[in-house]
Amino acid sequence: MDSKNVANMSGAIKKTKGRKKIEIKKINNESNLRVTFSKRRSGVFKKASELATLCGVDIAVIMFSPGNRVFSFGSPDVDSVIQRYTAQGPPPVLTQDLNEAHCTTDEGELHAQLNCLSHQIAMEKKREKDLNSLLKETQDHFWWASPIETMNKAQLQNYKKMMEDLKTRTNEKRHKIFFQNASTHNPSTHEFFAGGTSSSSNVSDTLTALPPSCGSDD
Amino acid sequence: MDSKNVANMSGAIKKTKGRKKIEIKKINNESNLRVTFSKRRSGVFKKASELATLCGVDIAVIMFSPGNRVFSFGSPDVDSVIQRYTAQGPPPVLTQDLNEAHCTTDEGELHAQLNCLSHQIAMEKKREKDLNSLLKETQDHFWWASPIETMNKAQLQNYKKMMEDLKTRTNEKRHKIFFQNASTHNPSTHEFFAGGTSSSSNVSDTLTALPPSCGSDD
DNA sequence: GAATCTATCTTTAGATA
DNA sequence: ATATCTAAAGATAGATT
Repeated sequence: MDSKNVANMSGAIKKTKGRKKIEIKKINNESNLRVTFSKRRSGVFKKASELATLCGVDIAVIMFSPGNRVFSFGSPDVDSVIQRYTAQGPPPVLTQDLNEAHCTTDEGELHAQLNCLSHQIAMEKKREKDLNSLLKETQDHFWWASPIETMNKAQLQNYKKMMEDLKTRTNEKRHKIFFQNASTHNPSTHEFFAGGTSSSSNVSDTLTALPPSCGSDD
Repeated sequence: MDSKNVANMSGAIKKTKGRKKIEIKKINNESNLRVTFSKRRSGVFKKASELATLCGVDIAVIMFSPGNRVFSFGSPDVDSVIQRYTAQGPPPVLTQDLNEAHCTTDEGELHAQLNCLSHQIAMEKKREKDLNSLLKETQDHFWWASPIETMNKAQLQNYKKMMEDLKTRTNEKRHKIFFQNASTHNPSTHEFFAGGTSSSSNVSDTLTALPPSCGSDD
């Protein structure tokens, strides 16, 4: 009654089912892309959810669809994970051994290192952004009261300078690490440096793709 | 010379390989948990990376290990995705048809709806937090100048009230939607409402786990 | 164009080195 | 613990409805 052992009543035997070996390249066919995005999006969210439950960890996944809609998953919720991420670590600027990081030629390890840098940069950027908006608000409401303005501007410029310096050193390090890594893993596996669209912070606008994994489990 | 058709030289035939059907529950065995976290973490990052490449979308994954270390993946980078997420949409508070969302009894659809709400709430919380700290700074530096203080406090209280109201309505709606959904999907599959640790915003501290997917593709 | 099916590919739990 | 192996479970590309 119900379909199951189908053999296409119409005569022709069609056995063209099953998936084709996929290659991880940008899908060009628009409708295929839509379908794939939808399917894989659920896949990622499910995996994230399972990880959260199995290991009792907090996790957030945020993505923007081709149509530029936002999709996200968070356990316990996206916002709290972002806040934890953003608040991570003490304010004082990074003083890490950028020149002595031990390159174990292991992907995970490298990603950890790279991401630690990325994370610290993110913190700096956010902090500067916060300072900026605070300053603007302050100026807005208290323009008539204002010797402080100058001082804050000086602070901001200081920050900016530190960021530029940091960016330079980070890029050098990234280059070095990635180069060393290049010979030890299959390039066709998955591209972590797919970067593009940099955000336009007025501080580090040439700092683009910085990729995965931070820290190492204890 | 190389192993392949092994049959355990020592006599006993051991064929205990392959995986067991997993159930998505918190792993108690510490070392198993570690291994699983590590394996699945890579899995999630890989899936995210593939999705980013295949569909050309921006995506960020942030998680905290059992040992409380942060791991993340971002394309093009975590920070820019977070910024986009945080900046999403116009400030004016949500005026959606919370009472008319069409419940297709489909998981994905429900998650999308739920997460839209979650997202909007997150934005509100962030905005209020920003206002709070700005106010604090302002008061700090301009305590001597201050008729504005009162006004801002009033605004904040207004926000707070709106948030409380929103929270109530959202919880009701969530309950309703989830209840309708409960009869149509296997409960043992994966728990999206694994919530706990709410972030301690002074506004909505009983709003805990709000889960996956926001918006719908265009 | 979304839901379902299924053959095939991919991930991974458990074992083992 | 770290790495590899294996078989079974799970994800999914393409077809079909």
